[in-house]
Order: sequence, then C-alpha cells, then structure tokens
Amino acid sequence: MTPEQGVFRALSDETRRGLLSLLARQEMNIAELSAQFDMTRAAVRKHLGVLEDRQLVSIHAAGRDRIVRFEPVALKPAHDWTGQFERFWDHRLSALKTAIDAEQKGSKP
Amino acid sequence: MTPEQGVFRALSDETRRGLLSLLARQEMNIAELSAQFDMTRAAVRKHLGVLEDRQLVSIHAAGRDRIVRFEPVALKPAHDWTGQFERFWDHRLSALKTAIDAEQKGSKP
DNA sequence: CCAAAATGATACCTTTTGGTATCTCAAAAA
DNA sequence: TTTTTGAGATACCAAAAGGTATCATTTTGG
Repeated sequence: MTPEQGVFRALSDETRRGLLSLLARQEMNIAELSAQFDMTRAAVRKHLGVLEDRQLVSIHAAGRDRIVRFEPVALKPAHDWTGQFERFWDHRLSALKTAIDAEQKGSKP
Repeated sequence: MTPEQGVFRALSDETRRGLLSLLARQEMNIAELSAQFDMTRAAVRKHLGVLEDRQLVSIHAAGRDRIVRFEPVALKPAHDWTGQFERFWDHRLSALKTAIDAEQKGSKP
C-alpha cells in the first residue's frame, strides 16, 4: 500500500480537515474540539480516531484530559502525490526547469 | 463549500488515483481503462463518474468510444490545502520565510 | 446486412461511514 | 465527600460507497 493511501481518505471529510486546521493553531483536548462542531463528542472522537490512525494527529493523556496534537508531516505523502502533476497548472515550473537546464547560474526571476 | 471539498473525496480511492496516473500518460477510452483494473467496466465507469463530477477528468464522445482526458488543474485546490502546512516538514521553507520576513522588516532588496 | 464491440442504464447487494444514544469510569472541583 | 466534568465503550441506525449482473442501444467491421 502506498503511503498516501489512507491519508486522502482521512482528508476526505470536511470535519476532519476542520479539526486539522484548528489543531494547526493550537493543541486542544477533545471537549474543546467538540465544542467547535455541530455534532456529539462521540462523533468528533471517531473522526479523531481516523486522523490518529493515519498519524495526522497524536493524542496524549494529561490527567483526565486527552490533548490532541497536529502531526503535519503525515500530510507530506498526499502533498507529494498531487505535486506530481503540479507542472500541469503551474507553468512557472516548466519555465524554471527550462532555465535550470539552460544555465546553471541561479538568478531570481 | 471550499474548493478542495470533494476533490479529496475523489482522491480517497486507490482505483481513482490509479485512473488518474494512467490518464496522465495518455488519454484512453473506457474499455482500455477498465482492462487495467480487476473489476467490471461498470465499476470503473462509476469511478470515472466521480472523477468527472470533480472535473478531474473530462469525457468526450468519439463514435462509440468515450475518450477520457485527465484535467490536472482540478488537483490544485487539494495541493494548495496540504501546502498550507508544508513549512512544517520542509525546513527550507521556514528558512526562506524567515529570510523574507527579515528582508521586509529591515532593509530594501 | 449482421455480428461484435463500446457504452449506458438499471436494479440489486454488501460493507463502510458518519452519526446518535446510553452507560460507566476516573479525575477535578466544590 | 459529593458533584461535575472529560473521556471510553457499546450498541445501534441510516445513508453512502463500491461492487456485481443484466439488458438495451449505438457504432463499427467483415
């Protein structure tokens, strides 16, 4: 199974992307996270389980709290996969490649 | 709804990612595509429908064939979304950001 | 013309997904 | 100590997803 397998699945739900966006700003416990969504804590906890499975978050006990931390590196395989095709829409990339091929001096565009 | 909504869902299936990878190399009709996967043509056609909905492919009639074409630009919103967090794993980027911040704050380029 | 090929359309089935409600337990707070 | 609060564990449910089988339609090739 390729590494991006499952990461895309984890990202396919809007609530889960929302969770990651919140957690990118600061760690939170499950109750605080749940308060941000219009669904039960149990539902949010399930989403966190999916994210945890894919190592997009880690969960650490602190007393009775569970602190949830964003683990952004797990996004890299997905970013790399879509990046395969970046040259199709970012024409600067093909231009850059041409420039690099042509001369080895680096100068800023 | 954000633009990446749905694109991640379309990418969450391995067969669909495989379809895109094949189509990135060359256009194909549905029968040719179906021959590459261990499932019925009907199943492949459903996956193509999902990709078409999200504009990741376009389908053009040519006689009795349907030519399927990769539309890579539709990947951009997903790539951009994961790219928000790229600095967390690509440390060259934070170095660049630091340099840019310093330049803007301190002196003229 | 006639048969084979490519596709569309429909109905159906099973598993997964996203959600709820409920109960229990442990830790903080009062 | 008693009461709240944060969380885990189940059980359950409806809808969506992924797949099959089957039949009809339209081209194409001999």
